[in-house]
Amino acid sequence: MTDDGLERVPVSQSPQQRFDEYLQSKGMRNTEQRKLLVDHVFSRHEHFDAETLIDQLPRKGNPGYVSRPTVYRTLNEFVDAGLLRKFELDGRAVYEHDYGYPQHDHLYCEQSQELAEFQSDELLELIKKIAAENDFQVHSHRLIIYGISKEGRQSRTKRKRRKQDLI
Amino acid sequence: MTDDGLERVPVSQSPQQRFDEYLQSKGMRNTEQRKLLVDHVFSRHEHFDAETLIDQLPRKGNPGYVSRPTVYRTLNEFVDAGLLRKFELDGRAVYEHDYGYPQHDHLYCEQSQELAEFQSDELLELIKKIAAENDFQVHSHRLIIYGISKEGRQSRTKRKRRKQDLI
DNA sequence: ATCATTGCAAAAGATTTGCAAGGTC
DNA sequence: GACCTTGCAAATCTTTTGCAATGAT
Repeated sequence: MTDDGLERVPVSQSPQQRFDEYLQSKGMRNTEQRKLLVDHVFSRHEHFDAETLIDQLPRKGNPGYVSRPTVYRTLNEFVDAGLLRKFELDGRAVYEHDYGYPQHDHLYCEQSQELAEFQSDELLELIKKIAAENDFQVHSHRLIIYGISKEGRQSRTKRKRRKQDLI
Repeated sequence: MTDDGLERVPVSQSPQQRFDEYLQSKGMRNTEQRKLLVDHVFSRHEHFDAETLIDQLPRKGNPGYVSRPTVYRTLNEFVDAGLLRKFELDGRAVYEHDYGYPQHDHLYCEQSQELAEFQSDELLELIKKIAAENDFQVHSHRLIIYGISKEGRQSRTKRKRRKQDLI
């Protein structure tokens, strides 16, 4: 158990190594931009969206700058490579670590807009059962529980506003 | 039980009546466009997105035409009024009947892009339990199980392509 | 008559794409 | 050197918004 209460998955290679292997297998090249993005993305564990990531990277003209299209293209590769998982929240794509991190689901606080993670073996069992009952072959699932967290309930803080609040 | 295997919720008013009441309570007006959209949306039970709906409506210049902005605005009102539920799939908003229809979750076939519904009391119990464990006050939830349905497995049919396949 | 609503055009936000220039193997 | 990748600009898709004209109460 780690401080966030989720079990880590043991991994033998670093994300860099694993991405490198993926690129090889696809006949793709490992560039400065890709290395930089792997490093950046795996240096923090929070969920993020493309704009947040771009905000954290050096601005145009500075060393380490990566253009917006390259960020988007690379995020898609990360998902393909199994480094990141992607899901949708409030009309935009949100990414989180996949490689070296266990499958889990989310509690989304509508007050603070924070995503908390939880793991439930019972949920996995239930999904198996439901799938069996429906003759359905499961690839993955996504459960988000919407509501108010303890912190959200306490803080009278106005929630963060995003550029476009869709749902 | 009905043919789709889901329990109907008994309702005393028609969607029209209920929307009318909602509009009154908000000091809003009931227009031709709104009536037409309520009728159209409740004449079929399938999930739909805004573009699909617009495609089904009369084209510009024909009687019964409703402009794109009005469709979007009205769909948002339907959600507010509790007539429709809204969720996200493949980067766009998808709507389904809420009024007169029980809460349920979805099996999404990645082959045929069909959404099937299921209801599970066990899931509701489990969510309650998880929320309690995490000191979380639940408003709603959304579970989508991704995979291949029986039909998807059988049909070698190429899956429908949408303008933008995001996830 | 008042004030909400419509449709139009345009904007906005998120993401993708064509392409010439540059980088990697 | 072959060819993948980048950054730029522009396009695309979905959804929203400002505003003048129209419509509901």
